[in-house]
Amino acid sequence: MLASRFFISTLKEAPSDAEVTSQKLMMRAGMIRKVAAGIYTWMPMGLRAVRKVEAVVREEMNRAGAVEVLMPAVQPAELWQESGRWEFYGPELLRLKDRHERDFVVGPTHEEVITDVARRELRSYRQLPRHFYQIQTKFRDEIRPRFGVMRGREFTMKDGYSFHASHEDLVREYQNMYDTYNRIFTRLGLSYRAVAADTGSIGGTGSHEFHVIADTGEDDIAYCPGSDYAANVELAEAQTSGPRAQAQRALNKVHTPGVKTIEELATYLNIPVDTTVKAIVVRGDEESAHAPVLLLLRGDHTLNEIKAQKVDGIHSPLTFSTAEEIVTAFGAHPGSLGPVGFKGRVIMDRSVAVMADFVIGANDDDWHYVGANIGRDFPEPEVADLRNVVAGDPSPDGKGTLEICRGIEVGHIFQLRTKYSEAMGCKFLDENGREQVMEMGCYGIGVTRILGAAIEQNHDERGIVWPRAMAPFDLVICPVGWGKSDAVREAANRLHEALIARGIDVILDDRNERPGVMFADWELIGVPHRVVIGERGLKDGMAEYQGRRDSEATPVALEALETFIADRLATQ
RNA sequence: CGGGGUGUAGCGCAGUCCGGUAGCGCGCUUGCUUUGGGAGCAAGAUGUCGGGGGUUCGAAUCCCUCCACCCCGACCA
Repeated sequence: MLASRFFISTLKEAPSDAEVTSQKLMMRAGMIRKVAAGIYTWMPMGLRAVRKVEAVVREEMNRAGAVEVLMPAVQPAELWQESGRWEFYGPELLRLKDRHERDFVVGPTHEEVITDVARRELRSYRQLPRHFYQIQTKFRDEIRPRFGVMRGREFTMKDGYSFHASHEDLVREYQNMYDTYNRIFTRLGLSYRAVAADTGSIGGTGSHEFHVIADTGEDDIAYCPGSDYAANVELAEAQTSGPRAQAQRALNKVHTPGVKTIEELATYLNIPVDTTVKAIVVRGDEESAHAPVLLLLRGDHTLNEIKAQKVDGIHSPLTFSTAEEIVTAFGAHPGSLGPVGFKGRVIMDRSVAVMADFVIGANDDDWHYVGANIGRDFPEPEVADLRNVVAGDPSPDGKGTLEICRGIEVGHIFQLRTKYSEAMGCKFLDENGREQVMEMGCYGIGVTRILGAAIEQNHDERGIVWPRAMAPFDLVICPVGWGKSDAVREAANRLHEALIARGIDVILDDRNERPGVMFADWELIGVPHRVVIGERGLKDGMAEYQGRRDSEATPVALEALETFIADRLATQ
């Protein structure tokens, strides 16, 4: 490839609306251009990187026995009404009408379409198992798109769906995909972690997420350095056990004027935050007519909304009671609430269950109780795991303590079981001629998100440092003095053609730019290998090689250059 | 959805308070020089000042309104 025929459009300064490093660098490197919030054009340089990721994904999916299909981006509403998600999916689902006023959606995911395909095509156990996948554009109307291609509204996803005659076979394929995903992310050169995950809105049981480890990630991951335990904080079980501490103090009501938050309370009373209990009021479900439910957490802990909404009788999605509902039920405002005297349902976190002599709101504005004790001062509440784990908590596998890090979710695998096949009548005849509902799995990879995540993980002050597997080019040849030196031009052309013949993805920078401009551009773009050919070295029959992470160039004899490069590319 | 902010040349920004007919850096064009880390000199081109309405002799600037984008919040007892 000649740079003069390709398209290079770098910027010295990033547009002011770019927030995170990967977005700034992709903009500056001319890989993406923003069209609207969360919607981008992939420029030639960026598209090459996308295609490289797709190639790895496609190769590994094919190797794992999945077959590629391509489903429509625009889907009829009927399918979504059939699965029930027309109502449930919410405003993230982009809905539109055609000229006949018929409803359609722009697909955020494709369970409905593939299940429709499967129920028409797969009728016998002899046709199972089957795994279809596609690499396709999705649209999710995010509340707040941000971080460039990491949380765009339109994005490219690999989504695969498998169909099985039995749950055992689904579990086998799930493991197959677990292994395949590990191969894919390893080949892409990412530092990642597979974590146990919540099944979220897609539903089903059994799920792992694959996270690229990066501080700019939007998810918290709890992991145990002493074992292979890792889970999304949404899911990680918080363990607190042991006997309850002995009650020593009497219940005492103290005046706490103007104190609203736990921090203010701890400061005002000059006590540690973890000797207080915070009270959170959420709505009950329809059956209880949304009666307020009081949740109790230790003062330094935070509520895990996903855990809370899984508790029977609590409204899902989790909804906090309004100020009016709270005043009616407790006779006090938020900031002074507690279980003493409250007649409704109370659920305490496991860590509260072992506390004694704590501080809690008195259901009287500007008053708290100190020396409060469970059972003595209010009835023994239900116990549940309600909080987010924190660093230092015991690992659920009993092999040490947990650490927390941030991750970017780039892959997610689910055992859907029969959620969609049941709703949409996706059935087959088993060997006894009996009709059975298919077991389903689904497996997603955020192709375009991977690029952002890879840059978050691999960059320096000069720009992107692509892992080789997704670099837009393997190697760039920078000729110094292209316009004035026949010898340079000749040597550069010769090398260019030789490397093409070896199947190396090489670009020759024939723009006749000054060396500084070329170096700055290619370091920004992040091409992993560079060869410089100039008259200075040519006199002695030498060229220079420099890897993107190298601090200095290595002189290489011209005649040895080809094999030197081939070696480098083979090892890095 | 609530709160805050920003919108001026391709990109980054000044000018807005205090109204007088638009500027800087980078980029772009042309010429000459230069050529191993984002060149120098000279000459140039490029603006519905986000849109609409209003006030005024006169609006980027003041008022109203709409739009776009960004940030914060949506953990809260």
